[in-house]
Amino acid sequence: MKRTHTCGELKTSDIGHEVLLNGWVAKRRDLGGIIFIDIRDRYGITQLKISPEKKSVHDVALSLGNEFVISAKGKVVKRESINKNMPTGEIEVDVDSIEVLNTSEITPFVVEEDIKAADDLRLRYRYLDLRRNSLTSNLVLRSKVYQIVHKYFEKHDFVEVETPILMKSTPEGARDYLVPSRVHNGKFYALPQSPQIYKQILMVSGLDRYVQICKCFRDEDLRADRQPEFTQIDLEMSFVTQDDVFEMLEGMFFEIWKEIKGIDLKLPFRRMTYDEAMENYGTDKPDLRISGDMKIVDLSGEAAGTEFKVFLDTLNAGGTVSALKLEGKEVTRKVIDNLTEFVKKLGIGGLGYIKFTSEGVQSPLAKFMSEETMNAIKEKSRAVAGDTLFIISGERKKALTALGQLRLRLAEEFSLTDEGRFEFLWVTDFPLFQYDEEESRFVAEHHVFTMPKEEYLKFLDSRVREEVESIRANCYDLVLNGNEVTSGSIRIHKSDIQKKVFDIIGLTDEEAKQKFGFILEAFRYGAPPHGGAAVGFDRIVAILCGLRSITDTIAFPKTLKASSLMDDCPSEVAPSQLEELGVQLIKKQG
RNA sequence: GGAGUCGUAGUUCAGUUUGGUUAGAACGCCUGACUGUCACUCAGGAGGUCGCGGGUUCGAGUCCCGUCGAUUCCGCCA
Repeated sequence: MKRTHTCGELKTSDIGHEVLLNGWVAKRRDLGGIIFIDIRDRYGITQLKISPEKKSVHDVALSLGNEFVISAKGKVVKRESINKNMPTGEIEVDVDSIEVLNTSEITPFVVEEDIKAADDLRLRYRYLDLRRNSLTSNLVLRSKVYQIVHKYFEKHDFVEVETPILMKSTPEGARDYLVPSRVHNGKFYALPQSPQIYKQILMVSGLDRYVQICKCFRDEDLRADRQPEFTQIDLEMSFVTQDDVFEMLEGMFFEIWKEIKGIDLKLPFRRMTYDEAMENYGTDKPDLRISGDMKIVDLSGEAAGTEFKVFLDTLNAGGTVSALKLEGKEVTRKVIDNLTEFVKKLGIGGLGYIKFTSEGVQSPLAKFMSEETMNAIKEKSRAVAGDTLFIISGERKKALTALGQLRLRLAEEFSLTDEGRFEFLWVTDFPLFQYDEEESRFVAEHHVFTMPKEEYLKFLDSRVREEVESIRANCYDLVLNGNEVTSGSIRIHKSDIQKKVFDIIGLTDEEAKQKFGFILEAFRYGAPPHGGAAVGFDRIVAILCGLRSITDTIAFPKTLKASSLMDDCPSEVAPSQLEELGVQLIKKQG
């Protein structure tokens, strides 16, 4: 019963050898006399041949159904007709005996590469879905990346430290997953949103270089690239500047891409400040693969010369009139209608456009402007015949963000994205704070331990909104093909600066002491300057696998409602368990 | 929390616009035939709570209301 080979490795050089294969019945083709069976394991598929002359094994073969687990013994022979579409297509195994190791009920869907089943069904029977090579290979790739990362950081003297999964709930940031304590009734642990505080304390301990591939948990609504529990490569270094962190991570990405893709990434990665990114791409995570780059063109100056009331009102209110140029594509009425609807959903009043053709311009805005103004716009945007300009006006950040979304939409609509490329980009100098209108207070844009840039320290005592929001931080993201794949910062290591930051976000001394007292205390005993980052492990695996969603890089993912369909989790618990925890359920109103 | 899409045989879908005979197709499954297939082929067969609940109607897969689930986006995600 013990196999001599896997189902993916037999070749012509094995012809004549006696072999034994284990695997699942993927397909049976019964031609009346001769029977062919495709046997599958995670390494591949091999064709078994069962001749009618071998009566006993032929009888067994007749009884086999899909997904039966079998052990087949026989001799490797050359095929009469070669199948060039499969790696083992030149040979087959002339079977002498088959042992049925287990039967299978009829599966809810057919296990095949070109899967037809809907997502929820696949998730419910995840173990069947995972029998498919396209899914297994994701997990194998993920495992390889894991090993490369461990090896890389080991080489650079990092210490891998496990930090607690049960930790203190802290304010700010995402909603915590809470775990009630039995021993301390009425008290709760939180699952880590990230091991942020622990890794900083490890720096205080002098660990110097810490890394961990760890699970993180955030109780927020999900997206295709967001799971409630996800994995990050978490690292922290002492006595470093931003450049040191960049260099270390660039080296890691270099090795991953080298080993997985056989690609030599060009180092160092490009850099851009947050302000540049917002201004040119309308997002803090620009996708640089789009042909022509399609930067945002500020037409505020030109728009001031028109008689279009919407533009003039916007400019008077301090807003912007900006545009994107689509090069050399035919834009139909229908496309414009769809795009207009798209930007309206983003809260933008409408979408202006100017089509430049060899016969002249075509635009509903033309009647509001002189020929000179139109020429100025053409000049500024460097448009030529065949180009179309899409114009959005509004409050600056809102308009730019909408243009950023429109840029992606246009790239999709006109297939402008070069899918084969990997464009890495460091985005730096993020704002430290943002004013939260709902809560009427400042909130940390990254996290509360982020170090402001030196030249902005003077504004830490200010409460003027413009000044506080102007503060830039030693904070950075790594963007890959428009996805945020890494985020980090140089941290505050001085209590006085930390206190000022707490002050700005409205955390009183008492609250700060209660929530973060231990870390503030730790910082009093010689905290070294330090910084680090966290890499979204699932996302980089997804990108390496060519997937849009991280779901299929995770063995047992959760749905958008954060439930696991296979084991039906979360689920209710026994009243006795709740009682022990001192937890009482209240029915939600309505 | 909000918006969109989807939910019909084991599976993937058509049928819903315009309510009306016995709800169809393909794949899978079962039976039979077939000795070189690899999407085997051929003949036959079984298989349905039209997600669930309520309403309108002589009559609802189809119209209305609610609800559940999946999914995409917005809010949210330091």
